[in-house]
Amino acid sequence: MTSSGTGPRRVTIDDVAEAAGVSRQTVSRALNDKGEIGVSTKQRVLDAALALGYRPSRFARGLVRQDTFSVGLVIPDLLNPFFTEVAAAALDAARGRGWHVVVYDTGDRVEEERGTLEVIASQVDAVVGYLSLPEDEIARLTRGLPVVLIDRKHRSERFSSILIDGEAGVHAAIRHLTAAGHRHIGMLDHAERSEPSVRHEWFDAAMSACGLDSGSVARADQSVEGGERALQELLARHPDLTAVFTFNDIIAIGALRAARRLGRQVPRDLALIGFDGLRLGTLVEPQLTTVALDTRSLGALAVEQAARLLTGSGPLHSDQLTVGAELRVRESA
Amino acid sequence: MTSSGTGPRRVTIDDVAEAAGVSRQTVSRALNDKGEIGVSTKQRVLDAALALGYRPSRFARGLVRQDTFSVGLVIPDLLNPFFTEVAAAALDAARGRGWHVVVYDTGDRVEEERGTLEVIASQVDAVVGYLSLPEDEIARLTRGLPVVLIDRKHRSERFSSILIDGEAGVHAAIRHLTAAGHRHIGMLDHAERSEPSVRHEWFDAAMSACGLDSGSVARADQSVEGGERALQELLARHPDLTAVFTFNDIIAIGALRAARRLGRQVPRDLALIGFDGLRLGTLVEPQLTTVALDTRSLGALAVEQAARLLTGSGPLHSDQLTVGAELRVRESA
DNA sequence: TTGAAAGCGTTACCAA
DNA sequence: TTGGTAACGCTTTCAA
Repeated sequence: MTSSGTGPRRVTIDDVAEAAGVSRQTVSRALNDKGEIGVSTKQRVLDAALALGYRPSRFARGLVRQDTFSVGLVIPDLLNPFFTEVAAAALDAARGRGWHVVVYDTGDRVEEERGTLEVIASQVDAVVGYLSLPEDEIARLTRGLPVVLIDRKHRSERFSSILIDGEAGVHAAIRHLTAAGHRHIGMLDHAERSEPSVRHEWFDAAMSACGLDSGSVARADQSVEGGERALQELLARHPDLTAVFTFNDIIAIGALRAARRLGRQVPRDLALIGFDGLRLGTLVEPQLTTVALDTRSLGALAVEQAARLLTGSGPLHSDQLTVGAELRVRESA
Repeated sequence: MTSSGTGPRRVTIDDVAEAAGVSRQTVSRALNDKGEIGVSTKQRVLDAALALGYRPSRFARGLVRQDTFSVGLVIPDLLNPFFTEVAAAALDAARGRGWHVVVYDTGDRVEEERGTLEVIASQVDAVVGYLSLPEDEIARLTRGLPVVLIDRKHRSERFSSILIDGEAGVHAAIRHLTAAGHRHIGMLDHAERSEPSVRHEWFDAAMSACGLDSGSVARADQSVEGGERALQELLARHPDLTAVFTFNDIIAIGALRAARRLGRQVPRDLALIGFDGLRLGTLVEPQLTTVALDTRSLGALAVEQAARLLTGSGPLHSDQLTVGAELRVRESA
């Protein structure tokens, strides 16, 4: 009997040293391409390391030369193109700083988010992303880590937020519709939370600014199918609508499909304007008119702010942490 | 003069211990919610930690309790929906094992890939993904780390591969086309490497199996625009084509667009079959017929194999590392 | 060119 | 309930 349950012991630098008949600093030198080492010695060490299957411990290494940082990026659903764009931007910004990004997809489930935060604290130097837990719980789970919330306001000092200001963009969208003669404009809001979304508020404000009654609203799940169902429902209740603004592009694309199925030609019979400005919107037919967000800035700012929070180099202030949105007229309205 | 260039020293557990007037193990207990500690002591420690802004070193912690693993996932372009799906699957598989995934987007540039691998070795326990560097260079850069290549064969013992077998799927696609009466079938191959792709070989084999001359081929960049241009070029050279098989869905979607612009109605005037089976293919009009890959398995298998390689628990063997593909008939053919 | 010793910041194992 | 001491595996500094 030789096995004892603890599994094979890790191969350490000392094992390599012993095998090569040198000291461990010599091994370190050989492996890290420092000079000050004889060619044959180096080769012998390298061979020994290979033979033993030695892999340096990243923890031990990180402990002694404290020069690497990593952010935990928490997203609800990487397959949602919007989050993909934000994530890609965050990766890019992090690469620019030499930071590493550990990505967690919570699948839009709160328990997963909780589990992620629980485990994240010991893996990263800062947390960035879309979080839905209450602030005090986030604070508790993340211990002392800096946290940057995207598209969500914070109260606690410990947190920072990257906010979206779509007010001007949505106003432009509604003006665009009214200029085209639309008077009956509806909205497809999201269905996740109980209160109406901020985008809904912008919509209402824009409507009244244009002298229109607050439009009719249906709630849609954040998916193409959700948009499909919701438009169908909205039009059933309000057949007189000639234009619809949606919470986001995904929902708008669903609406596009539903409109086609219902025999409503877009934009002739029904004008559609989305929100987000996804690339995806240019791939559908007709191409989606949308209130476009700078998703790149969203992800990049989040990482940037995390970096500043961590290094103590003057964090950005609220007005620099807001991303605007502008109407991008394509074909659907 | 008080500043000396080295920046503020890190707050350690000893600082907290001193501030709270306890030993460092007591601090450790308080912070990790172990029992065996007085309530008031615990509170005092927690307060001190908060006041000092103490954050435990993840390296020191990882060093002592060696129970966390992470994979580096290297992809060429997260914004490409295909890679997004693979990445999402990898994240999911990793979560199941309690692994962390550090994601790197190389932007399809070799220097970035090189830079990534260079830095990755000290951050992760295994590397998984799409790599384009020569094997020996990968081996050198990744030191002793296990490496799992996706969609690429390996020679070295150090590596493992997740392979795609699309042969049967492509055969089915061509049979589907011939059954519909198509005789002049072309292909849009990718333009990246110099040799024809493996998918091209499957195409040729399928064509001759159906008794057809090896079709006409154009090369397309891996983008919607690339597909657009390539189809235009292909049809200019071979106006008699009635069907086209493409290297992947992205290119097919570009082809779809080009066909529309050229006044060729799909599938009536031109049948189109893609490869990959992206969700995106269901959002376009007409919905894309495609040879669908199980992208989830791709990502999941890669992580699974990395885990096995690392823990030494019998790595999967080649036949279990192959992902099949099947024809998914939708509307474009 | 090589080696010995001293950390890096934490948790685990005992003893008090 | 608390504290002392010994790891954890590596790199750095200083001597040889």
